[in-house]
Parts: sequence; structure tokens; C-alpha cells
Amino acid sequence: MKVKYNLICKDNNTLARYGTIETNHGTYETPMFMPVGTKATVKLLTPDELYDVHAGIILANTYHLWLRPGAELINKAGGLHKFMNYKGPILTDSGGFQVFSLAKPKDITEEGVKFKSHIDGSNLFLTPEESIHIQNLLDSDIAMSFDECPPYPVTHEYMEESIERTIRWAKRGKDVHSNANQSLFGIVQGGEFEDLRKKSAVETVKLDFDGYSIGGTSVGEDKETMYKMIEYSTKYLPEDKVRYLMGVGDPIDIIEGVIRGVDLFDCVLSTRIARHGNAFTRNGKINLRNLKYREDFTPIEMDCDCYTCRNFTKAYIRHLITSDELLGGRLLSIHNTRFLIKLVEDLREAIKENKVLEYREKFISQYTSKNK
RNA sequence: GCGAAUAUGGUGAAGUGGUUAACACGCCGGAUUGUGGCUCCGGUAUGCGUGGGUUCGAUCCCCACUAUUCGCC
Repeated sequence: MKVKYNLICKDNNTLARYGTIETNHGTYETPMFMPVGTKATVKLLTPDELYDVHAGIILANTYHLWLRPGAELINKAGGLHKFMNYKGPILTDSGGFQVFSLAKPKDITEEGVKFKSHIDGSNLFLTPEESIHIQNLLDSDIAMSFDECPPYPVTHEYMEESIERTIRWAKRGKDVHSNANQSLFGIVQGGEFEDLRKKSAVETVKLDFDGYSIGGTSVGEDKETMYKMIEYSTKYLPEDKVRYLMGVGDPIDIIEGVIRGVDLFDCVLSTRIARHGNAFTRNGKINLRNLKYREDFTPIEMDCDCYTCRNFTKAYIRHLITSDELLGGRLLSIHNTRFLIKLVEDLREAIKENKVLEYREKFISQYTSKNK
């Protein structure tokens, strides 16, 4: 079956919405934060640890799995869920972001995108049809349309060509999509231009996807611009389909996204900064490498319910991180992922109580205060 | 006891008679938003063993001392 979004209630003062998303692998509440597991693993975390932090949907990446180990192999294994033994829903990104991060503008044509493999330098060519085909084989719950994620800034003229091409790619992908158990999402682009966001959203919605995402954010623009991009997009999306803001974000961005009507978020930040020794806290991000934690025998957050905070001190984690011990990154990944998931849990409660604006104010003032 | 070599930041080490003493590691900070990267970016020796001397000028030349290392008795 296709995913189904149920809107349950809305915040009175913002566009924030509380709902559920039904998938083949369970029903989950939204807003939701989805940890990123590019290569069929949320880096350093086991599936059990993901369940422990209350993860729902997780991500995997078409481009990366295509190169290694290959879509056929995963299909032979019985699909992504069986291959990686994750029992919750999985969403696969289409490789569109790798157009942004790995390909050069001149390599983008109407037909598809030319890549140089980051593994061995070989020449690759990814088309919308191929991306969907790969995702069909991976058998994820949700496949993403293959889009161009343009850098920031580009001219209105370039962006217009780009969204038109992305819409044509979306249609091509939809036409070949053949996995009845897999949903397919369309992606709104358009940069910071309201008219193009509108056009992209309206045209994409006409193609009738199972859900819609907002792409092209957090590619170098400032925060206010990003928030506008979100507003210009959700404004034109149907209420009865789930909205997914791709690649966002940090805690404040998630709150700002929810306020603008977004249901799903994904971001590598929680696990990446963990591997680099950083932890989210209600009082802002902290760097465990800092000398001041050397003899700090308290948990990262006293009242956090995660495995890390229930069992380990900052001094110990600092020691692990400065000694390059893998457990340090693991413990921080657990905490940071739990932190963002707890954040969206709190936001759901705030929506039900019509207190989203109060929640934002309280969270931001604490998060940005410097009394760490 | 005799002979020789070496003495540069937390460590390993480059280097020059004349403005800011290379580099690496460590250490101290910072970055990180649909994850190529265990990554990236900053800062970190008022000082070149100690005391004299030569010189306009010495970390770099000379002498003594001290320390360390290696040989020999």
C-alpha cells in the first residue's frame, strides 16, 4: 500500500500540524525526524538502538547503494529492510542531492546527470528512470523523485529552467514507477523565488504524488531565506498529503519548519556532529572535546532519557572522543538522534495544546543562551 | 677517568649571521543541514641548554660550563 497521511489537528496560531503517517511498516506520528542512513546504516547505530531512540522512518540513498553494493544485490537479499534488518519504514533519496554535491553543472542534461564515481572515478550516468528503477529494486517504503538540487544562489532564469526540467523528470520517473508497495514523492524546488516555488509546487502536485517534499534548502542561503523558501512551498501543497523538508536540520530549523507546516525532516547533523565530538543540548550545542569537560562527571543532559545520558558522563565521552575511540561517536549519535526525536515529540504535544509559539520562544531562548 | 657527538615549543624534528624560527603530531578553539571523506578551518616557541666572547647584529661563529647519548679504559 501507499503511505497515507492523516491530519489530526492543527496549531491555532501557526501552520503546524499534528498527524500520523501509515506505512507498510507501521503507523507513526508526525512531525517526525528521520535519521539518515545513507549506505543502509545510520552510521554507528544498530536497528535496536534506532528503536530505542524512537526512530520511525529512516533514510537510505539511491546513489550510494547503486554504487555499492548495487541494487540487484539488495534486491536479491530481499530488499533493504531485510538486508539491513530494519523493521521500520525506509525512505530512499533519489540521488538528487548528489547532483548538488558531486556533479558539475555542465554534467546535467535533459536526459540525466553524468557523475564521476567518488569511489573509483568511473563515469556514471543517472536518469530519472534509472533512479526510480533502482529504488523499486531497493524496495523502500517511499521513493523520491529524481530532482536537481541547484546550488545557491543561481539566477531566476537558471532556476526556472531547472524546475521545469525537474518537473519533467518527476513525470518520467512516475511513468516508470512500478512498485505497488512503494510510495513516490514529488519534490518542490525553486530556490528563493516565490513565483518559481509556486510554479514548481503547483505543477508537481498536478502529477499527483503520494507525498511532497521541499528541496533546495540549506545549500548556503541564510536562515531567513530558507524559512521563506519553506513558506513559499508549503503554501501550495495539499493538506491531505505529507510534507517533507529535505535535509533539515538543526533544532531551530526543525521548529521553524514545523511552524510552516512541515511534517517530516531528515538531517545528517545529529550523527555527523556526533562523530566529530559534538552534542545537542537544550542549552545549545556543546563540543565534548572542550577542556572544560575533562573532569565533568555528569551526563550530557541530566534529564535526557537516552542510553548515553543514563549511563555515561561527559568526562568519559570526552576521553573516548579525544582518544578516537569509536564508542564515543556511537554514544553521541545515540544522544543526538534521541535529542531531535524528543524535540519533535515535544512539538507534537505543543501542537495539540496550541502552544507552538510559546514552545519556540522558550526553546530558542534556552538554546541560544550562552550559560553552558 | 679518557674521547666523541648532540643540545631548537608538550613531542619528533627543519633551519638561517640581519623584518613574522618550516613542517608533523599533540594541545586549545571553531565549522558541519536530502553524508564521498575517520573531514575541514583557525590558534598554539617575546624564543633556539647556561654563562661569557666575536660582530653594527647571533638561535646560527668562538670559549667555558652543564646535561644527554655513544665509544674506550
